[in-house]
Amino acid sequence: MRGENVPVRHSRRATSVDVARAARVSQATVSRAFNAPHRVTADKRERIYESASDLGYVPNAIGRSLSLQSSRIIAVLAPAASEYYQNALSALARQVIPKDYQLLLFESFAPDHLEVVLTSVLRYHVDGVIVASSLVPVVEMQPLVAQGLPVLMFNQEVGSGDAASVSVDNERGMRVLAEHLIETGHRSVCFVGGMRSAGTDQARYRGACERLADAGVACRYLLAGDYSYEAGLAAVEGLAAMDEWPEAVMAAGDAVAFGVMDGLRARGLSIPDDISVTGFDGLPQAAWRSYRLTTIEQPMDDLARLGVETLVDRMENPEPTTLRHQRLSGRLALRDTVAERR
Amino acid sequence: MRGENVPVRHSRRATSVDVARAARVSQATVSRAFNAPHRVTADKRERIYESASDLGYVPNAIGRSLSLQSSRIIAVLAPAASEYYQNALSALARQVIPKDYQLLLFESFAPDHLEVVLTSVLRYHVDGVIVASSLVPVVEMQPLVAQGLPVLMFNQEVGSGDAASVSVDNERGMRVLAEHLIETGHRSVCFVGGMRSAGTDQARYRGACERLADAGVACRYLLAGDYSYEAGLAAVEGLAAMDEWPEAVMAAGDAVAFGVMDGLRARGLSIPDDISVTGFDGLPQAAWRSYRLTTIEQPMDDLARLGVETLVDRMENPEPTTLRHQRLSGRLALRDTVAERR
DNA sequence: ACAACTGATGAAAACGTATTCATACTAAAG
DNA sequence: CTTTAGTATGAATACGTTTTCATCAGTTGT
Repeated sequence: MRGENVPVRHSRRATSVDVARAARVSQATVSRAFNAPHRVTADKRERIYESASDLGYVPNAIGRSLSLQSSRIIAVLAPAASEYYQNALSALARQVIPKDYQLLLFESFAPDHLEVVLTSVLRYHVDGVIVASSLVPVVEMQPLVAQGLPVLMFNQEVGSGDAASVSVDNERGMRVLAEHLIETGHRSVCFVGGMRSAGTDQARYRGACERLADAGVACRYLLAGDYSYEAGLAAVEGLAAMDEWPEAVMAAGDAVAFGVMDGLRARGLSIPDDISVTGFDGLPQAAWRSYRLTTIEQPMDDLARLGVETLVDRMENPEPTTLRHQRLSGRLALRDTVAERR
Repeated sequence: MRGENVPVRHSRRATSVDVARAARVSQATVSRAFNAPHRVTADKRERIYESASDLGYVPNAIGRSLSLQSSRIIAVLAPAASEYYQNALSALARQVIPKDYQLLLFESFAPDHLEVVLTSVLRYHVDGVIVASSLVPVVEMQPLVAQGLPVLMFNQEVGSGDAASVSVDNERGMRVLAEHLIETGHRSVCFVGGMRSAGTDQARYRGACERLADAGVACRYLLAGDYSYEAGLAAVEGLAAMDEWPEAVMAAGDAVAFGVMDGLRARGLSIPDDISVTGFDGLPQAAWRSYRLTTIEQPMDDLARLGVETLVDRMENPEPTTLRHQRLSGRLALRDTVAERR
């Protein structure tokens, strides 16, 4: 047990065999005492618990996983540097605790790194996978799905396919926002997208575009490059290069919106008097006094709860009962970045 | 293998035994082909790799962990809702990848929940633990340390004890900030703390207080309650209740500083003309145009790198070579929230 | 030609748990 | 008192891997 793979030798921890010896019962009985207490007589059970606590025995999840063919671990693929996904991760972590699962974190990755990550996921024999990244299309998960691994796409609207999904209704949310801009009398709008390839980006643009077109309002598309503050800030250059300022800019995400706002203000424009701005996501900062951004709030806790429920359902039941694809409505948070234009 | 603990039956995955059979070698040879290729003749090796890829074989990390007595998993205890710790988590995740470890996430917890978490950590037989939370004192980790588990306190200055630590030099950082306020002619300062119990809070207050006292500058202490934007915003009430506004407020953290700034501005005060504000941590938002906060930037990547190196060193070497307690200097980021007062 | 060494290989054991199967026992029913 | 049903228990096995140990073949040195 020593050689190529230099192993770590902690001071040996007590095992069920040690407890069994101390309590003068068989190892099987110790196992039962912890997993099915009613199947062990009270006196023995007491003896076992006492020995266990004397020895500081904690059941070994690795042995358990091997035997049970289930690790009670869920893999999360997330770009840990993104505001939005940090919040998602946090919400997911909270949802998973009461169900007694653990989250194994896989930092998101350049596309060429993805194969390595997937292999790593397979290696750990996780019970399920949550993909929380807009950059990983569902087809990339095929290797996992093919192995019978339940996969949940978080924040991606997947219409069909073998993976489950939860997301906010992006198109609808953006339509609501567009509606609001129309009602407040805006006649020209520029949509500032994050990344063209992201499915969410397309859905959000579509929502905005169609609703605005219905009302005869022009809607241009400007690409920021990613979903960051810096991208939003830089996008203002593109905005300035247009013939004239639009009456409103709809950012594809809150982070972008913050950048846009700061860029606009740096040029002396006042929000919302000179130009209106909307966001999407409902990041905590959207409520901060310096921004007070009108946006669509994603029901993060509901999404996380529903997502985890759906995934766990799929992991535990051969014939799952939850819907495969779920889409929740976001909430319009009316704040101070949209003005009345008539 | 079926009964009390309803197990999950994925379609069975290929094991080294399957590969062995297909390649007409023993299982031991398959293992060697993957872990010590030079110990297997080329022809057999080729046959094994081919069979493995045909069968979609991926070594099972759980079996491996059991045999090796090492899981290559590091537990991270972090309050996933905090800005700062989200960034820390992200940095840690990136550092851990090249070393081929995985992060198992434990959401931080009410103190009474802590025991459950620790048991859970023990259960998974992780190779090491990173405590990234200012609310968990090092003594609470004793149960883990006693089991011989390497523990790293991230962002806590632990002077001695059995756990290792990495952190920024809080006292020094705050002294630098105080120095800057003194040089720019500030004559009265209010320190807005996050939580009294946090060690970082005390160190930061001490740093500010002592340096200011040396220069004969008054320094009051106001408690915000936690390290959030909202707490900072609310703290402005307390500030307003004082006889007169201080010339500068030193917030214990950036998030608090943002709240303070917005609260001050809401009362019509101009920053830095009417009042200077400093932060601590160097969150991304500190660079945003709406704040441009003068603060101490924590060298997050260096901290994460050093932390992971230290921990891994302790996990892999019986006689570790790295220092147990490391303290890095933060960088003074001079931006626009401190004015010249003469 | 023979001993001594080297290298590749397979059988078997170990890691820690949960479960199956058989056995011994207790209690209820006749 | 005997039969039956049910319960508590231990021995043995399975989960998938790495490693030790023994064996066998091939090579070198004398």
